[in-house]
Amino acid sequence: MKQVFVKDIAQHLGEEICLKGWVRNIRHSGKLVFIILRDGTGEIQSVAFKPDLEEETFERAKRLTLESSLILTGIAKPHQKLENQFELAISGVDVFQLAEEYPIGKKEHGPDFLLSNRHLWIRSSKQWAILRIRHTVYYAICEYLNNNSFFRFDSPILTPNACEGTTTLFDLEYFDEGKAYLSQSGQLYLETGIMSLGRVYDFGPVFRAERSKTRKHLTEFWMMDAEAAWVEHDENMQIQEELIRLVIRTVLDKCDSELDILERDKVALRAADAPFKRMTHYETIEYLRAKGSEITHGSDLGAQDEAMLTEDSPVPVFIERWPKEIKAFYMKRDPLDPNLVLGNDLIAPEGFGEIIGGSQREDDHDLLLARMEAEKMPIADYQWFLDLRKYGSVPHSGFGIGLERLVTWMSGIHHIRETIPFPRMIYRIYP
RNA sequence: UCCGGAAUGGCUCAGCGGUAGAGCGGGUGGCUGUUAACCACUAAGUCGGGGGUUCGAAUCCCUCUUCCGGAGCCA
Repeated sequence: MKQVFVKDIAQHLGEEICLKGWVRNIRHSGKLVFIILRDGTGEIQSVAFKPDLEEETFERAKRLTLESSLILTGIAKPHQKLENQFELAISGVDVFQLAEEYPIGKKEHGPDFLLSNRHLWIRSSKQWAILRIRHTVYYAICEYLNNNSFFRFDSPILTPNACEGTTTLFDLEYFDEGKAYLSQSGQLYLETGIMSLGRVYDFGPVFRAERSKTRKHLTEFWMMDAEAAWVEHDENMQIQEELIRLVIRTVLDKCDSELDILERDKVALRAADAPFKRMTHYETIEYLRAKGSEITHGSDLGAQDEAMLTEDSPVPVFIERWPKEIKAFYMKRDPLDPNLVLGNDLIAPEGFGEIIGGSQREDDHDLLLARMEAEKMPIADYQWFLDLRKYGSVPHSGFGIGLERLVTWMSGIHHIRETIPFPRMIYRIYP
């Protein structure tokens, strides 16, 4: 008999069908057994009623354990008690494997235990919902880019040097060539791609060896970098805004039940799909100081400042025109003020913090070289990057989105570690 | 790296100086509609390691280990 997915059950009412999956939960009540079957696409209650079944079939249903894998046959029906839900009246139970005692119980567990059992934890409904949202966010980002003339251009993961030179990198021995590093960003390589393809993006894992211990950091995470020729600062932010707003709409549209499982405030999420706020770094500091922050001009925002900035704003906030000292060397100087650069951060509302970092890039060879020398960078290692400013330099801009940060915000969850199948953190590499 | 906090049955926790407890999970039995089902019975613990104080330590002190939360860095 042909397998039907739980998500398609409504099209098979009254038919005898076959469902293949796992036992999420089981309850008995004398002559009745309720099996909650999960098949990846959804869950459905399946009912075994003793008088309708052979003794052996009923006993097999009764002896099932949590997470046993099985094939159930039966008639698809409307749920007897709940509206708009369905159930399966079981006629056959074919057990593929009777699972041993399942480590993850029905009551709550601590994060350490769950992370040590991450390979099993991903089966639980909240984790299922988050992983489906991750999938949807990923495709919404790619959809926007593909529809706006960006071409995928994969940056290398093994690199000979530190891209931005700021954060600590993981290193390894690369044959006879000395040390190689795991990329912390594909951005510099991406800048080469625009001279060939015009607009490009990459989407892959990046690595930061910082000993960060917060709910917003992973040592391995997925980043999408986009880069576009002939795009300047304002248009760069416009692209970021359009992209994020498409992600919000897509998640609301495609992941309604997942958001319900996570008890996500959908009203707040919907409210973020409106024109974003734009503030200069200077205005941001003034605003935060007026609200009581101790922050001073010229400094970067702390976690508390980020939360304070958006507590009265339903939409994300761009912070633009930053002091050059606290931003990367490749950012273009602000023509209005040589002490500033045309960089922007995007801060998500509801306290979720920074999700994007972007900037217009310095396109003048001599200014870029001077800046690199001032930061004592090894110029020879970056000759290829400087070459881009010698052979047909153009104004260009780009930005990077942390996929897990965005998924954390969309899902409305507390900790970034639940947004990736296997989180890598300072004290965790297993499983 | 710095500042806090925690470690007690398989899991989540209570107990905080005087004979180790509960809920869940496990086992056995009961129940025709259950929704982390329920009811009864049952097994299960060198109270993270080491040292100290005390007549007596899971409980107080020191130390180590592991983990959690936060800061800095950033996506």
